[in-house]
Amino acid sequence: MITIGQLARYIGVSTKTIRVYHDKGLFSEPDRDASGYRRYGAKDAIDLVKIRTLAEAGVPLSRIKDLRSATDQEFQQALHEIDNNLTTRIRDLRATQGRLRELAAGHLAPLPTEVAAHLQHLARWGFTPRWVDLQRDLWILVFATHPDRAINLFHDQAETLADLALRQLFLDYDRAHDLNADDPRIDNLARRIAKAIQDRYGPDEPPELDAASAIPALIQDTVNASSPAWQRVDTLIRAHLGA
Amino acid sequence: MITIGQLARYIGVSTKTIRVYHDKGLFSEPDRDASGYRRYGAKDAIDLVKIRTLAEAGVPLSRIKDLRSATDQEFQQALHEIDNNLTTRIRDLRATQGRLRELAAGHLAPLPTEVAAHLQHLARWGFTPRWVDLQRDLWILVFATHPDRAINLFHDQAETLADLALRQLFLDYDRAHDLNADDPRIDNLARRIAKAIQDRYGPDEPPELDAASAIPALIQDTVNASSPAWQRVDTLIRAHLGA
DNA sequence: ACTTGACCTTTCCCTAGGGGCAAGGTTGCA
DNA sequence: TGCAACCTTGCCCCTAGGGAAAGGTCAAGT
Repeated sequence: MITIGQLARYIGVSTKTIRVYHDKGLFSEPDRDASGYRRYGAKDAIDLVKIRTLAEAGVPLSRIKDLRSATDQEFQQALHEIDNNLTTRIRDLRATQGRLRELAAGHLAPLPTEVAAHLQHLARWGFTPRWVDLQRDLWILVFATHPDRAINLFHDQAETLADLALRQLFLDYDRAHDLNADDPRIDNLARRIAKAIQDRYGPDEPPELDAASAIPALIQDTVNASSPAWQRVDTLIRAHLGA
Repeated sequence: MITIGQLARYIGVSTKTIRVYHDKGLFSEPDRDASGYRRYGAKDAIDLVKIRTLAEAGVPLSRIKDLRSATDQEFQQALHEIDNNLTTRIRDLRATQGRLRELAAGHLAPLPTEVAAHLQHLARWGFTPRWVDLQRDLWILVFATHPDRAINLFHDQAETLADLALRQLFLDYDRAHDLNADDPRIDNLARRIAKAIQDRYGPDEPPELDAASAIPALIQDTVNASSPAWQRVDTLIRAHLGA
């Protein structure tokens, strides 16, 4: 009959672990020898291997305890469930590993992949990093606040930018960032943008989030804050549309 | 700027989790609005996605905190290490899944596979389940107490049983279990076994564990306890060998 | 016979990563 | 104006053990 330390080394756990299993009642206490030491037999070793197998599979100790007194039927069904559980855990870990590698490559984004791809298109089309960053922030906030409608809104925007002429308009908007606020090209730009909006959406409102939502305004404020020229463009567009 | 609840839903964590990350200093507190609510921006969402990716990979929160102030060099190396870690975790989980399935099939044993195979041979050779169970217990104890020498001892035993005549001797031992202790066949059996032992190992000691180890005696005691006939066989063998 | 080191015993506190509740303040919508 | 759904901090609870304290025991060497 072996001691707790021998059993622990043999099975590959700590003595502490074995004592915890005794305390929690999922591994029955063996008889003690004359000096009060626990003495284990072969049956205990077999039991412990089973318990460890379940514990390593992530089964809570309390559940392992319950399983000890389950019928064979229940036990088999539980094993099946645990097996499935393990399969999804492995799949999740692999997904995490994939994301970890994206993080290593610097590509990790909290956005749907199609949005991330779109942002890369922007860079290739000649938009400045400043613009691309602004767009990323915008979409993150929109997806966070309106998960249901964000994707439609995004598709509309992506469609707009697929059109060469309209894209040029946005490129001009991007480049206007560093103009003086009183540059005559700004009024010209605002006029062209207002016309394009009306051509696309008619006299109705352009698609928006809630009328109540403060997000679009907030985004626009953030945008405007970074350049007097952009602020001027915004003001002029509203004037053209509102009139 | 979004609230903690919106950020939590968007990233897929609980608000509690976010607060814990703030408390542990791995996710910096954002500014508060007029009523004291935390208000998050797009950069925070990006940060949180990174933190979650690492946390889901099993990186301790304290390490994630340290990584925030690491150089790019260190960061990349850490990611590599975490990636390897994840790979072994996935491999371990698959091994656990394998053992789980053996458990489901009832084949789980805390013994090397060759020993498990040997035990199955025993059953096919006509040994009773009682004998096979006893052998399993014996080997479990031997492997637990003497991991280094057990395998040699086992090979010696397996070799012995591969010999048809010797195997028959053990089969007779097995069947003697239910004889009366004074059955004349018992002395005959003991004499034949003693002779076989001397033929195999000469006048020297048969291979054993430590002279100090109580295991062989303990096993033998357990064996003897289950049948007066077996106890008699043991006594007679000792007499024949000791003389 | 004595010491030494490696065991064993129990009890207690500590950890990570949150969950859940309480008691209170805020916001949005009808 | 009221109600539901937020938010705030603070507190205790959980799992699966780790580690240390304080003491008893065993085997080996001297």
